[in-house]
Amino acid sequence: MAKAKVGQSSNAKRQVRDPAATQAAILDAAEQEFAKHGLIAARTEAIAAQTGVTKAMIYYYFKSKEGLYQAVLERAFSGLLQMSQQLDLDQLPPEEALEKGVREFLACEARNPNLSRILFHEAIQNQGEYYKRTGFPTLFTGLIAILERGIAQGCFRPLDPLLTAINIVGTCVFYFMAHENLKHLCPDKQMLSPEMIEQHRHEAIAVIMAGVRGQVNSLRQSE
Amino acid sequence: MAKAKVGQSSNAKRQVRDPAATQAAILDAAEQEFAKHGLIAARTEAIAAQTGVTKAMIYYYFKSKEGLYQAVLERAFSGLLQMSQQLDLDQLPPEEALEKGVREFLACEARNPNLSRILFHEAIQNQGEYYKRTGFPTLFTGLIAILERGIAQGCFRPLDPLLTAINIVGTCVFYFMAHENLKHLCPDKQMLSPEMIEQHRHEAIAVIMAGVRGQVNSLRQSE
DNA sequence: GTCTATACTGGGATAGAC
DNA sequence: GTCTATCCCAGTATAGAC
Repeated sequence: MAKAKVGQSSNAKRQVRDPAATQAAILDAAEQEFAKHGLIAARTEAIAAQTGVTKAMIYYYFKSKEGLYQAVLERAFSGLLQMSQQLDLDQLPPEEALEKGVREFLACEARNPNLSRILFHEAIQNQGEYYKRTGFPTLFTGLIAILERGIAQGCFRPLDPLLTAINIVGTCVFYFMAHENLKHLCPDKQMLSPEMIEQHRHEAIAVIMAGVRGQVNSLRQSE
Repeated sequence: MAKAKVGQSSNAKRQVRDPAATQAAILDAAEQEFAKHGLIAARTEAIAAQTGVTKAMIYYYFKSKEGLYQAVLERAFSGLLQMSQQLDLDQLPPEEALEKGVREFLACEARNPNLSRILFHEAIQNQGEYYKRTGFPTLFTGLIAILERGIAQGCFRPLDPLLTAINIVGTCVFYFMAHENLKHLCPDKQMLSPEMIEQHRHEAIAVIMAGVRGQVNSLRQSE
């Protein structure tokens, strides 16, 4: 009758009394759980079970479920933001900047699809309450700046920078957000295999670049 | 101490003993709730409270939460599918077909953003278990067929039909799925106002059509 | 057909032992 | 720092009155 004591089922055996490792393990499991269910519906019990510690540890380190959530957000997005700053896209011509930015963003998505899932739940459940603090909006402003430069220089057509930025990001993330649905369209393919992800990258960049290019550039392109 | 007895708070007063109205009211509220939280995290209590009936009614009419979920899916997507069949896009030249299809799809999204949210939860929570049965996949196959025709005729560039179809849908729905986050980018604008939705439609169609057009067509376009 | 009452479970959070 | 035990509310589902 009693539940079998499984404990740390999937993770490597944790050292006892290793605070840093415990915290990291909790954060890892929490990121998964929040990505799947969002802040509200995520269960601390599931996080604890996956981590191999008890629920009490979560409250010891992070005080509350919300505290844990914020810690997950910070850790998850700090890397992304650092990357975007290091790219120095302002120094490149608009077309190169856009392509490089999109390429890099897609690589992040592929590495960790949890980010966009968390953000989606954020939008639907919490009206973007925590979204403001992710620093994610700065990625958008960067993208918009590139588009505006490109329009001014004539290499992009006269598009709406904000709405186009949104559409570009949508193109990048939808594949990853919906792949569990989309796999039913092509049961033979592994949607998250490196090959398919590479194909998605290729097609996404192609459709985005063709979608924003101005006529002058389009003609030059077809010579 | 006792909870105030709110009952049918927001909806118009329901007639007592009106089965059809009760069922419809439950379905309406359930659609909202499932869109916000997905099958697992949706609360029958919230649905009942919003409807103005008791939880018991839900089980009386739909047997279980899952039964209710399936009923919601069926009702929500039957309209969409009917529409797509009536459009008769096979009869139009590819470019017209694509533009008309996208336009119509965006109109559906604007009318009821719940659909794409439900599908997202479907993907993340349930691995698309119910997605198969929505008939939504047929929309994709229709879109793919249009793209293939366009490639064959040379009015679209030689793109990957499946991945491009995914990217097109992503462009259409991302705006609606993420608008609660995106509003923080432009706090002055009402993202779901008719004007903004119209602008999104315009920009989405522009970037999609430019993104798929072949070179021949692109040149003709710029004469 | 609709309600009230309730059985039962799951899950957030805390106290206190070790 | 980590665990066990527990409190208590929330939520699914059902029984039975009207």
